[in-house]
Amino acid sequence: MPPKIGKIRDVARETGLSTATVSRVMNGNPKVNPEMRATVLAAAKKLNYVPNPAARALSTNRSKTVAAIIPTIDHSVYAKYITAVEKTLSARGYTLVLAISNADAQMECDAAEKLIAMGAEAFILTGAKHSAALIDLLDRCAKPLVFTSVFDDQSAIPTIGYDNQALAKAAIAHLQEHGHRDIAVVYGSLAENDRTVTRLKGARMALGSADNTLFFEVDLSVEGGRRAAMEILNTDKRPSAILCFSDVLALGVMFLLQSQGIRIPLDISVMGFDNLDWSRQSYPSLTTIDLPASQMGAEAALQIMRRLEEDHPMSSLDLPAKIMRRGSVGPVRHRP
Amino acid sequence: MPPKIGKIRDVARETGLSTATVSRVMNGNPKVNPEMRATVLAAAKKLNYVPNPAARALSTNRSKTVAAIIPTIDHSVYAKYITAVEKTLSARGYTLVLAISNADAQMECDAAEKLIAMGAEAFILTGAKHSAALIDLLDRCAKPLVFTSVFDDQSAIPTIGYDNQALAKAAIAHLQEHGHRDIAVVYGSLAENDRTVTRLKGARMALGSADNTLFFEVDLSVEGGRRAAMEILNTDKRPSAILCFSDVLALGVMFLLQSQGIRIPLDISVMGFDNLDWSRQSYPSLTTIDLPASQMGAEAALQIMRRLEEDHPMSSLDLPAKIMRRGSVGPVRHRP
DNA sequence: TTGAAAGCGCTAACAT
DNA sequence: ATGTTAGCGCTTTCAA
Repeated sequence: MPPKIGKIRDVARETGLSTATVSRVMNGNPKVNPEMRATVLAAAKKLNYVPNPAARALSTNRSKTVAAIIPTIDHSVYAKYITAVEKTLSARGYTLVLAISNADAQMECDAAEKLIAMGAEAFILTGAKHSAALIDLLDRCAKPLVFTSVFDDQSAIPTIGYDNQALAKAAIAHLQEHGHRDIAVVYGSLAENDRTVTRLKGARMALGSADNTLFFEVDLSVEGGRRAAMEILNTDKRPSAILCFSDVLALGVMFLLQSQGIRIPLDISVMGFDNLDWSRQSYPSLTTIDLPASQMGAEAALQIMRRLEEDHPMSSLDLPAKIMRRGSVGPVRHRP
Repeated sequence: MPPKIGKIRDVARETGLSTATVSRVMNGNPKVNPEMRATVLAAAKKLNYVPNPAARALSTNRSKTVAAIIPTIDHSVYAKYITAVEKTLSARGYTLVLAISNADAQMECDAAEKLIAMGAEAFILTGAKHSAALIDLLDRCAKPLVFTSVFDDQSAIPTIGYDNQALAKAAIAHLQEHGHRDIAVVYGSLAENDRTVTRLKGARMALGSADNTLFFEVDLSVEGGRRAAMEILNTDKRPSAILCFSDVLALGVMFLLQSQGIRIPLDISVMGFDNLDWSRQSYPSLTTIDLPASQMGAEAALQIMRRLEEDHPMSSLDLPAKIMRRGSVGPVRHRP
């Protein structure tokens, strides 16, 4: 039995009104007689009428669909931010279509092409580094575009996020305040992630010419963190603090240190980046940087919608992040 | 400057062919002369032509869009499975639209309504327990539907997942093999999650009438795990093993035990469920149950597409999960 | 305030 | 193998 889905004409016939009026009602046009409106709504209910989105999109040339491309979903930071994007969009009748690029520029570009072909009206990309081909494509198609997870005044494309360089500096400063001079910095693949590059730059600036800093580039995973920590323990001059550019890495570092009986922060301090759900509950609780993921997602969605609806220009936004001072960073202990 | 996006007619005019032929080429219809095909493709490239998805959807009455509703994305299990769904769908030209229900039946139903209005052709829902209104709605609209994360022979709706009850039994059996008789079971909200209910039932069956089992219902979070572990430590007769129905909970349990100087598995064994990325790397490495999340997502997507395209009937699928024997479960230690 | 009617861009008979 | 053409369901001038 076909579910008998009503069309606009059925509603028009049922109410004795024209399809134009029905359309007006369905679109909340203020200049329809309230009585007619009620009649139409009743008939719509009765006939199980829901406007066909394809027909509407074809007619208006608007799909109310926005695309977001993220490197991976396997990462609570992205998950949080995407959740916020979805919530904000759907509250206003928009749909989010998601693509996952695996941090690969080519895949990202292919995904964008598909998303355009699927009718996406605007794009939210993660980070500020993308293939010229992609930017060019979006530009030629006149698709509004925002970058998230970064804030960059200079960027021609609006950036909604945080200042990764400043945050990394602040993180180093936080460790230095605790007396740490021998610091190891652990991060995921630089090639895949421009935020990491920017953070590294910030850390280098804050460290000045101190060449007793160790840098470890590993897989962005708990396993990567473990590996880095293993290497760190094998160096001659063991650092007194480890700064990780992701809580995920910090978790791996902590696991390994614990497995070796090394006390945190007594023997080594550990600091993360992201403030994932569990980082407050870890043992010891992880000192980290809280990123405004939800706010970022909501803002990006909001700006895109305003851009789409009122042609409101988008603008970069520097959202506040802050150091969560917790138990994994302590004063340096002077060894005899 | 408007980016001058070509229509099918422009391509037809440019090539001197009809729109029908252009359409055929764009849809890979085999019966077009290869030369014509090449000509059309070239013109399409030149004129920047991409078929308008709304027009196509209107014409074919197919949106090539499938909807998935998940409780939350903040959880690697769902993330993994959704990633697989997205990958599988997009490989065949389908789009995934995602909604997040926060494990709330009402929100889930509202989301589904919106997704229908947006043109979703089929639905993937998590778990087997959903509001009658939702099932009814999807039924009336004749939207193909699959449940994932569960396998249930008896279900009228196809289920693609694993046998939660059997897995929980296996988990208890695994602990019993190590001599554990006093076991605590920790899980998230029963009201929000039917998989948890099923697992609990399995555990109860495996435990038989042993009434020395402790049950703890907490928030499904690391913090929840911590809380449960705190309570467990405060009971008179401390269990020798803790089974958590999620690795997330197990992580919280481990954090708390460690903070109290309790050795795992020497003093207490801990077992999880899910096999998240980090659980192998934890200290000690977490014994858990590996769920076939990716395979599940891919299968669900595949079945839906076959159903949509060839009207192939969908069928339930019991995917293999297995116990990952690692370091957090050890033999019971007999106390004097 | 309401109605009539012309498309929006594409697909799919049907005809050739 | 290719062309003609009638819609798909809705929005939106333009008239009334």
